Amino acid sequence: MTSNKKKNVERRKRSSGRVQIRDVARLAGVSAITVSRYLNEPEKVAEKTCLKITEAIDEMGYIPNMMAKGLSSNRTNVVAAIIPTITNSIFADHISGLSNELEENGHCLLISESGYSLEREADLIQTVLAHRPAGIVVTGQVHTDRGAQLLRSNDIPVVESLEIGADPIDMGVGVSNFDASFQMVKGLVDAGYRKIGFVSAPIAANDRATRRREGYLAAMNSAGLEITPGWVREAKFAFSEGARTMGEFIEQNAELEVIFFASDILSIGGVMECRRRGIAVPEEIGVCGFDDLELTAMTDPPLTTVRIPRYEIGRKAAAMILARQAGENDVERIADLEFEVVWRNSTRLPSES
Amino acid sequence: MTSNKKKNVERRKRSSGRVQIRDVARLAGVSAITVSRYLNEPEKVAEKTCLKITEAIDEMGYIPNMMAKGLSSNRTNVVAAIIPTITNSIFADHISGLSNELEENGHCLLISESGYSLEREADLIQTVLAHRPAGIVVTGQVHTDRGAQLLRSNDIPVVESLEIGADPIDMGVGVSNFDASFQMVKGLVDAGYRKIGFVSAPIAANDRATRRREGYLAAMNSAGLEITPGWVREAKFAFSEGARTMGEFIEQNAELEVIFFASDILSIGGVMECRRRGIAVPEEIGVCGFDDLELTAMTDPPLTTVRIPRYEIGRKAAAMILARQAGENDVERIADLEFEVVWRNSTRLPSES
DNA sequence: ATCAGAGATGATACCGGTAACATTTCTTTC
DNA sequence: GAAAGAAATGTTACCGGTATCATCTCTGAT
Repeated sequence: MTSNKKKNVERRKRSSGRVQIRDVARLAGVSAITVSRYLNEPEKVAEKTCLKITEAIDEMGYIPNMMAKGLSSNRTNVVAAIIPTITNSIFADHISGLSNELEENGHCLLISESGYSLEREADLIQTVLAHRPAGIVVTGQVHTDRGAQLLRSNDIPVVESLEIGADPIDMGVGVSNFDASFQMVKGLVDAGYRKIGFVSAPIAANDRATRRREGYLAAMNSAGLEITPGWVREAKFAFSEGARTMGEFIEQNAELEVIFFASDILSIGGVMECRRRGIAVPEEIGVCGFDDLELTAMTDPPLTTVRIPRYEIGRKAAAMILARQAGENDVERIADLEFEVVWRNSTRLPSES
Repeated sequence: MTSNKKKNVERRKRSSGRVQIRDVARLAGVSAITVSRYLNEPEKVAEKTCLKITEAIDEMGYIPNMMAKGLSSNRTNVVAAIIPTITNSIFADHISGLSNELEENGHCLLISESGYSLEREADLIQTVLAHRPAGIVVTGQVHTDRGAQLLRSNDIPVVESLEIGADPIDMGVGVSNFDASFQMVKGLVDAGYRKIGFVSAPIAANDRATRRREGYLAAMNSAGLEITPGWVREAKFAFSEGARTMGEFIEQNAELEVIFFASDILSIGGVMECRRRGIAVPEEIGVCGFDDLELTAMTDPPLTTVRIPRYEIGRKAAAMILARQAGENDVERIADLEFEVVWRNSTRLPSES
């Protein structure tokens, strides 16, 4: 009576219960490996067989399991990116470029935010390595020893993006923030400015900001201009902080002729503060920025700034990783992209000599 | 002479060459499964053994292989999010919330951009399912049939975020964009406005924008106000488009008393255009927005807008998925978060009756 | 000393694919 | 029509972990 029920009690399966390649193969009347070939190298499968497999896949709604695929083939279609914060539109654009290039090539993007902490960055690198990504994109060229070690020792393509320097861990894409900043300041000097203030995001753990400050200092120096203490400041990444700093300059009567905010988040806050206080830009004080956010063209007056190809940097970073994964050996290791100083009406223009 | 070289020719290994759990186990003098236990349920491993394993892991620099882990355990620590674009700060904030909550719980975030295309969204859902994520976060409640089908049929936690509606596929977090928009318009009416224009992002494939327009229409209707053709418009997501639309309203002399831009990307462009044309806000025309971007507090005048807890929506979405994965059965399925209409000086204030 | 039961550890098979090599079938050539 | 090579397909083992169940060790009660 009770005993025949036992027959139904089978060992619980470990299987996920999903449609597998074997199920598709059975339905199509071929072996699993042939389905695998159809998916990865369809040109090696006879046309007739392809048709049967296509049908079987459609009918069963088969979705391959990337974990099994990755494990057995030892390659994945995941690229990891570690950025300070997605909230800053610089990085958002950068990620967008990455994401689009990857998607077009059937890859996925794994994102983590380090919050401008290099310690956290190193932790994230380790976490991300567990997924054996096809490549890792990190921001800038400054890392903790441990982070750099992890990036170096795992034989995975690595791109350091946004800031180009001499000696990348593996590959690099970006611009020279030093040069860009230098050119901006040089232009200001050409325009007749002598007392030039500088505000950037916090330098700590941010080599882009560091290089921009160095570019400013070098340009001032090469123009033979002295820098008075108090001309160089830092402000957190927020419109309100740019505004606050502008307010400080004004209240402390620093006698500056122009303020170079090394980030448009700050410069936009800066011009807005001037407007609020009724200070004419550029007549009473000039303002310029860095990044060429869309908004800089819309402020009153529109802002002089430096255009960085953020989106293209992302695309290029992805392209480099894809090329490496595809086994191309002569992949360029450094892509130094063009920047452009965009002169608008928040400053006087440099003389076109 | 040549023959003894042959001895070195061994069968090529399929192994990745990386440190494996077995290597760690050997060094620690235990079995692989014990190391696995140490990593996943350390309380079940004797303290003495833990020490040996910790050492071995450190010494060898072992990094687990999530693909093998995922394959054998049938669970992953990856959550996928599909958003229209990371470039819009609404979604960036949302992603940031997701990312932070996930990271704090040892999970990773896989991101894709659909570019506001539901077809693409469905493709991305399919792609992402191949990774067998612990959960999927999608934007809004509108999907193609295929997309919805994929989300429904794979027994994976799904959160539809940002817009809360009646009947989510699985779970939902967000606000009622209808209500938020309704309240905004109701406030404008209270403030004495009668001729209220409305500009939103394109309605197609965007249920948030759709609900906001419906909220506007309903509020106008319930206040007994007529809407003249030409008062309701669409503009692409860009500051410049908000500015352009504002310009059109002005040039076409639409006699509107206030314009409600259902996105701050647009409203900011709108006020800036007014300033450029020397039109006083709010004296000559009122402007208000939606989203409460940081910048809205900084424009001149600062903008009236609706604050949406974007970051918290992201955190909550992640938390719901984590709770489900942890096997909590009484997870709430709908989280309807609070919004707030923020009155600033770009409009008259509603009478506090 | 014996035994029960908890606690700690281990052996083995399996997750769902693919690499490597083997085999079969189809062409081509003479 | 047979041989040779190319094209198509199949067999088997393996990727690096964990589920399952088995075994061993230790403690405390009898």
